[in-house]
Amino acid sequence: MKNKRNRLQIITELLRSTVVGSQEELLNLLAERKLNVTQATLSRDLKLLKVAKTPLTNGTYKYVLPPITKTISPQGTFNHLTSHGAVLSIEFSGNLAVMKTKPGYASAIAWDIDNKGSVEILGTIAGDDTILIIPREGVTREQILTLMDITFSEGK
Amino acid sequence: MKNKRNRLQIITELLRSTVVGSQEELLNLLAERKLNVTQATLSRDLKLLKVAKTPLTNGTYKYVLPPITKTISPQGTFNHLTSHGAVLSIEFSGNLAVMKTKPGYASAIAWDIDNKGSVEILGTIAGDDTILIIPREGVTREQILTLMDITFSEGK
DNA sequence: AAATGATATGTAAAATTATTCAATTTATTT
DNA sequence: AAATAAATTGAATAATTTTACATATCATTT
Repeated sequence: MKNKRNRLQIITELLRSTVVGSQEELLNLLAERKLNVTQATLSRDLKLLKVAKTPLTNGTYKYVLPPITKTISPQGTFNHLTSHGAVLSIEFSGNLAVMKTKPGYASAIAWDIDNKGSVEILGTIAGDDTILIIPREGVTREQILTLMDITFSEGK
Repeated sequence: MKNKRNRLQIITELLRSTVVGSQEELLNLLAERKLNVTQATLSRDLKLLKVAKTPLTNGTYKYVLPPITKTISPQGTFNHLTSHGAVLSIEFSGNLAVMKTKPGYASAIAWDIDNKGSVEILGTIAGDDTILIIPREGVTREQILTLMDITFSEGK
């Protein structure tokens, strides 16, 4: 039907916020939201979204969205750093963004981010290869990504 | 048998160098190397190694090792550090965990945490005696504690 | 609008993967 | 060393996931 786009969106949100261990579980979660599809469709959806099924330490499994990697922008604001592949990935949790970099690069890149002087970003905290980015309230993930000039691939 | 350790090593090497799309494929690759096991054992091995099955863009699947490969350490050095009392406490605020360590230990322990390659943890940022742990959305506090192999007396 | 081609989806079956149970080996304790 | 516990594995089965096929829906062209 025409709900596919919407359904895929809901699925990614669900997988981001919930531990889902099987397609049947996901099916039930969707059913609660009035989205009725068969498990076969979910198999196709997950394949499309490149969702991986991975074992957890507690002995169960979890479907995980692909990491938002693939940074590189031809000439972005952090141009020379990102174009050298120093930024490895950026992911979100709640209103926070966590950027992974090559070892040693974090504080340099964090400096760049800070010095963009974007109102959207309250501040950053850098370790060795990880930067915690604290966005202002109400700033969306997309805004952050745009700001970072990051073209990402999160499924399709 | 006693080949398990060795077999796990071979499996990680195979998965690193080859695109393996099913356990049966892996079974054949191992057989070529005189390692004869059943699919059931491989299922267990892959679970142990936290190998995820993920869809590729070409429509097929691939078994992928967890990020930052440490793979062969069943318990790892992390346990070692905590068992020596370097970790003093862990507390939560919102979806964040703050771990206190003995002075100077933070970055070492953060490194261990990162290199567990757990999908549950987005990243860590370490100071001198404090580590900020950013869990993936939807990950519970209990999961984090379990992951850390820590049994703290809850509150009280 | 009719025709054509591409998408989307359910059903059923095939394929794959996970687990139960029993047996065996290996390690630990007495 | 004997006894006991823990770990490893295979066979068979259960559970889960993928896919072939048929239909239906949607989009585009004529």
